[in-house]
Parts: sequence; C-alpha cells; structure tokens
Amino acid sequence: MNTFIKVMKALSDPNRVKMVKMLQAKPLCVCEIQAALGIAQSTASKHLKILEESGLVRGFKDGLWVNYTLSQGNASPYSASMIGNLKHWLDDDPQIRELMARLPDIDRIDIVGKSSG
Amino acid sequence: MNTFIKVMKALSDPNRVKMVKMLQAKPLCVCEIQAALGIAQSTASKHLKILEESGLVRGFKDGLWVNYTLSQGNASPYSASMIGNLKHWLDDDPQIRELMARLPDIDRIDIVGKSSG
DNA sequence: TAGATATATTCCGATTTAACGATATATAAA
DNA sequence: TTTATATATCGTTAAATCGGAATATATCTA
Repeated sequence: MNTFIKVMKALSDPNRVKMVKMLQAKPLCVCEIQAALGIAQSTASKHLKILEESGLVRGFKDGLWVNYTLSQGNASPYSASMIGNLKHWLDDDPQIRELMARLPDIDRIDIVGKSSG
Repeated sequence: MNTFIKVMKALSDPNRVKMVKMLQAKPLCVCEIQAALGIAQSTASKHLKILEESGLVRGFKDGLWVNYTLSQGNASPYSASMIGNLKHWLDDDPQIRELMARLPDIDRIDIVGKSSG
C-alpha cells in the first residue's frame, strides 16, 4: 500500500509531473530541470528526491552533475505502469506542450554562469 | 493537467484507496464505508466527495441513502485507467485483504442503530 | 591546499490536507 | 407537523507539503 501511495503522491504535484514528462525526452541534470521550470535549485532537488523514492526516476552521478532518467521496470509495478501511461498522457496539455517545445534549448552548457551574467 | 492531478491526489490517501477497492466488490452507502473503515461520518463523506470530483466514483441518491459506485468510462481517461489498474493492484496488501474479508459482513441494515446500542 | 561549482540538506513561513465534532439539509415515517 | 435518520457542510486543530534562502557536501580545477 505504501509503495502505491508514494507513486500517487509523487504524481500529485504539477512540477513533478512536468519533470517526468521532460525526462521522457532525454536525461537531465538538476540544473537543467531547475532552469526549464524556473524554480529554485533546492526545490528542484527536493522534487527529484521524492520522484526517486517513489521509483519513478533514477539519478546517476557523473562528476559534479547528477543525471536523472526515468526508471525502466526496475522499481515497483505501479511506477512502471504510470511511466508507461505518461508516455502519451498530457501530451495535449498546454503547459506540457510549451515546456516540451522549450526543452531542446535547455542545455547545461548554456546554464553555466547564467546567474552571474 | 488539473484533471490528472485530481485523480492522483484522490488516490494519494490510504482511506480513499480502500474505498475504491471496496467499491470493486459492490456499491456501498456512506454509512457502510464509514463502518468498514472505522472513521467519522463527516470524514467518509468528504473523502467520497474528493473521489467523486476526480471522476473515480459516482453517488446515486436512493431515499435517505446515497449509493456510491465506481465510475464506468464516463469520466476522464485517467480515472478510467486507474480504476482498471486497481482491479488487480493491492489485492495482496494485508490491509486490503483484511478489509475485503470483512466486507461481506458490512450491511447498512446491521449498522442502523448500532451507535445507540 | 584553495577556489569554484553542482547538488543535497536544513530552516522557516505559507498553504494544504485530514481528522473530528457540531450543525445543516433532505427524506422517510409517525 | 414532528421525529428520526443518512448525508453534506462548517469550524477547528494537527500534521504534511511546497517554496525559497542559506548552508553543507562532494567533486573538479588551479
């Protein structure tokens, strides 16, 4: 029961759902997700932790960066099923469309140093 | 997006998930659900309202009673899909098993007057 | 070692949520 | 109309949640 509740709670927040949709396109680091959603770094990091603990995403450390990806059947059947559903769900949503349209322009290389200039 | 979030939020609470599982077996009125879960009447009523607004359940008035049932494809694809998933999900869960085992004994006829005796 | 940087964690305030008791509403029966 | 009863709503309280700023941690570079 708790495993199921965790997945439902993880998907109860618009920012976390947006993160899942973004990760369908490509792996992203925290700073890219933060930039795409326009939220604080700590907020992005915390949301990703909740997603990870639900089994929906995984984080792979690569030097200073942590690359997040969608889980691939390794976690619970609930998270696996929801990841499958979300492959097509919400594709028509205006917020999601706008976000996905901007995603190709989001790149950690462009983000570096943005805050100071 | 909001439609999807509502379904996820509705299924983020253990008592509401239990209600959905119970309604798989048979339609139930508020007082039966309240009795099965051991919660206050106002609490049961509010949870059912949240489930109804998410499209997961529907309430049919019958005199003094309101019979709640699972929705049947009339609502959003999200609620329809989750209702389908929950047909088999959580059947092994200890809390759900115990609840479902007690369900045949729950009947509004037996509940009437229970509080004063 | 010292400095820079990406991420995680902590702290705090604002909002939401869940629970209950009390009350309001609607309907059936007397 | 009065009484009883099933459900819905309101008011309140405690706990959970979300957001950002500040700080801690880890890693790369000089």
